[in-house]
Amino acid sequence: MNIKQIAKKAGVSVATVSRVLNHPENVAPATRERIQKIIDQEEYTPNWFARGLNFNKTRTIGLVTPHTVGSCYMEIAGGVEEVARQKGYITFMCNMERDPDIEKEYINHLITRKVDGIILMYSSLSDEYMSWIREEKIPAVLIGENELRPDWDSVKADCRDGAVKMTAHLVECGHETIGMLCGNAPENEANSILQGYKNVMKASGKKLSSKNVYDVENSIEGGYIGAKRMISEFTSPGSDVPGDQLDAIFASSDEIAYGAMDAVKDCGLCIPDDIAIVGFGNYKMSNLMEPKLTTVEEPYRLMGIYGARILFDLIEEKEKNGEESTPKHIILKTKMRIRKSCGHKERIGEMF
Amino acid sequence: MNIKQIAKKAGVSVATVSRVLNHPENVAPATRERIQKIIDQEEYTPNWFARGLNFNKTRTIGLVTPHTVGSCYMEIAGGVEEVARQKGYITFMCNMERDPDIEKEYINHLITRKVDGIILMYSSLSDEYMSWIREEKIPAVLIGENELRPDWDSVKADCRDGAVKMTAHLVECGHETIGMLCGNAPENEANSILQGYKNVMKASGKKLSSKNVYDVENSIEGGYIGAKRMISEFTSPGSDVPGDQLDAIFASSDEIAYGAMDAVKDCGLCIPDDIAIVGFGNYKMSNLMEPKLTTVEEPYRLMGIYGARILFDLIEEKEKNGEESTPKHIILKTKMRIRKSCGHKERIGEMF
DNA sequence: CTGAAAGCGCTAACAA
DNA sequence: TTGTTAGCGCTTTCAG
Repeated sequence: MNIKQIAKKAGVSVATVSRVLNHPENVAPATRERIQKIIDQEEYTPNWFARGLNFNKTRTIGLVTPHTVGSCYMEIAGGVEEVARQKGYITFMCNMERDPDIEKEYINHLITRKVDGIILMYSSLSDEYMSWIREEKIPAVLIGENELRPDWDSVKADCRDGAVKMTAHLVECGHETIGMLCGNAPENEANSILQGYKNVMKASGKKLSSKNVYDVENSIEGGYIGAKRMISEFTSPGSDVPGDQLDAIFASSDEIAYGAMDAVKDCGLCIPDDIAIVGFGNYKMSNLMEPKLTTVEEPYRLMGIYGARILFDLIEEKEKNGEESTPKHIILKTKMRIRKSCGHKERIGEMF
Repeated sequence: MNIKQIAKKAGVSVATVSRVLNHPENVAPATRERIQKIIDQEEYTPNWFARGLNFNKTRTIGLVTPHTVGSCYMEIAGGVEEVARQKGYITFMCNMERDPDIEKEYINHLITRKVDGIILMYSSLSDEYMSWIREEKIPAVLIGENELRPDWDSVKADCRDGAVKMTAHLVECGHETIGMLCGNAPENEANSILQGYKNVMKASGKKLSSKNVYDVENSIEGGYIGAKRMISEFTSPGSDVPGDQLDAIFASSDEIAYGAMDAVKDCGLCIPDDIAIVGFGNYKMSNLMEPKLTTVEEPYRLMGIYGARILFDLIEEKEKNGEESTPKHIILKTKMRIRKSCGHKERIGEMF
C-alpha cells in the first residue's frame, strides 16, 4: 500500500495525503479525518526509503561496542538504547570483537548508511582515523575514558579519582605491598586507574617497582594469569607460602579481579587474610563472589544515558544548522563499594 | 557527492556509473577503471535511500532481545551479529526490557523500516500478534524454547533433555528431596526444564508436592527470595537447622542459582553438604562461584549463529521468489558441567 | 484548502 | 558498449 493508492481511495491527491502525514494543520479537518481513517484501516506506513530520500535523515544511530559479553559494555548499551528508543530512533549494534579493523569497517558502513549519529565505546582508533570521521561531519560521542581527545564530546567515569580512593583505602587497611593488574583494554581507562594508583602509592611512601604492575588481558583469564605471576614474583626464596610478600592486588576491572581471586584460591591462600583483592567497575556479580568483592562502582547505565543525550543534542544542533558548539565532557563520579575482599578491619560489618 | 557529479567528472552518463557499481562486467574495462578511480578518489558511496528505493531491500535485520544484561542473551546476540556482519548486513538492537509492549512497538518499527528479517529471542508475544507478523511476510526466526510454535522456524537448546540429565544426576548424588526454582522468563524454557525435572522425579519415586516447585523471577534476586522461602518451608518444626528437610535445589537458570547460593549461605548452611545447588545455562561466572556451580551448558553463541543462518536462508529464499519451505527446527544438545555445588561424591575430583 | 508537478539519487529497460 | 529516460514513493513549492 503506497501513498498513491491511499490518495485514490480517498479521492484526493497524493499531496494532501502527504500533508496529513507531515503537516496535518494545513488540511481541512473533514478531509483530514477521512484520509486518516483510510490510513489506519489500511495500516499504511510511508515508505522508509522514499522518506529518507527527501529528508536525508535516518533516525538511526550506530553504537560501536568492544564486545557483547562482559557486563559493563552492555549496561552502557542498554542506557544508550533506551534513550534512543524514547526519541524514536533505532540503534545499530556494532560489536567490534576487540578488533580495530572490524571497528573501522563498521564505522565506514555506518557512515555509508547515513546514520544520524555514532557512539563509540572505549574506542581505540588512531588519530588519523578519528580526524577522518570528524571530516564526515557526523555527530559523534565517545563513551569511556578518553583524556587524549579533548576535541570530542565525551562521557566517562572519574576513574582516576576512583583509583585514588581505592588505593588510599587499601593503604588505610594496612596493606604494605600492593600490586596492580592493569587490563590492556579499555586502554585509557586502565591508564587513569594506574595513574591514580601510582600517585597514592608514591604519596604514601609504598614500594613501587616494575614488579608491582602487570599488564594483563582485560578478562577473567588475564586476571588469573597475572595474579599467578605476581604471586610467584612476590614469594620469598625458600618460602613455602606463595606470595608471602604480597598483601593486596588491585585489579583495573572486576573481571580481572574475578580471575585473580580464582588464582589466589588455587594457591591455597585466603582472601583477604593472605592477599586482599579489589576490583574496579562493580559488575553485577561482584556482590556474589566469595568473599564479596570490594570495588569502585562506575555508573555504566548512566554513562550510556548521558552519552546518548549529548549525541541527540549534537544531532538537533546540526539539524538547526547551528554553530558547532565546543565539545562537552561529562565526568561521572564513582562510588566506593567496600565489601569483604579488601580486608578492611574496623568497619567491615557496616559497609557491605 | 552523488552519481551525477561522478558521471560529469568522468564524462559519462549516470547509467554507466551505476553499471560499474552494480554490473561492472557490462562496462568496457578502460571506462570502468577510469570511473572507479574517480569513485575512489571522491570516496563516493551511493545514497542508501535511493538504492533502497529501487531494490526495496535494506540489508538490515532486527534482533529483539529480552534484556541487555544477563549474559546469555548477549552471547546469543553476539552470534547473530557476527553472522550478519559477515553477510554484509547490519543489526538493529531492540532491547525490550522484558516489556511486551516495547517488544510490539519495536517489531512494528522494524517492519516499517523494512528490515529484511527479524530474530525474536525468548519472545512472549500473543498468538494473535504472531500471526499478524506472519501476514507481513517478513522472514523471521525464533531463538529459545518454543514448543508452542511449530509453524515458525526456530533454534533452541534441548532443555528438557538437559533437565532430565541434571535431575537424574542429582538423584544419583543421593539427594532425596529436590526442590526446583522455576524462572518465569524465558517462560517456555523454564517449562521444559520443569517437565524434565518432574518426569525424573516421578520415575525415581521422589516426593513431589507443590512445596517442591516455586515460580520465581528469573534473576539473582528471584533466586534469593525463592530459596529463602523454600528453605523455610522445608524446615522441621522446632528444628534449629533451617532447611533440614531439603537436600538440593535445581534452579532453572544460573542467575537464579546464584541468588539461591547466596540465600543458602546467608542461612549459615554449606553448599553442597547441607543443600546442593545446580543451575542451568553455564554462564561465564558459574565456574568462579564458590563452590563452583554444577550446571547444564546451553550453547548460546551457537544458537545465535544457527538462528542467523536460518534467517539468511529464509531471506535468500524469499528473494528468489522460492516456495515457502516448511519451518526448520534446530535443537542443540546441552552438556552437563559437573562441578562442586551438586555434591557428587565419587567422581568429584575428575569432573570439575 | 487542495492539486499539479518537480525533484530527492539511483537503477534498469530500451534505444542507439 | 554507452546514453536516454522512466520510474521507485514521498515531500514540497507554486498555482489555483
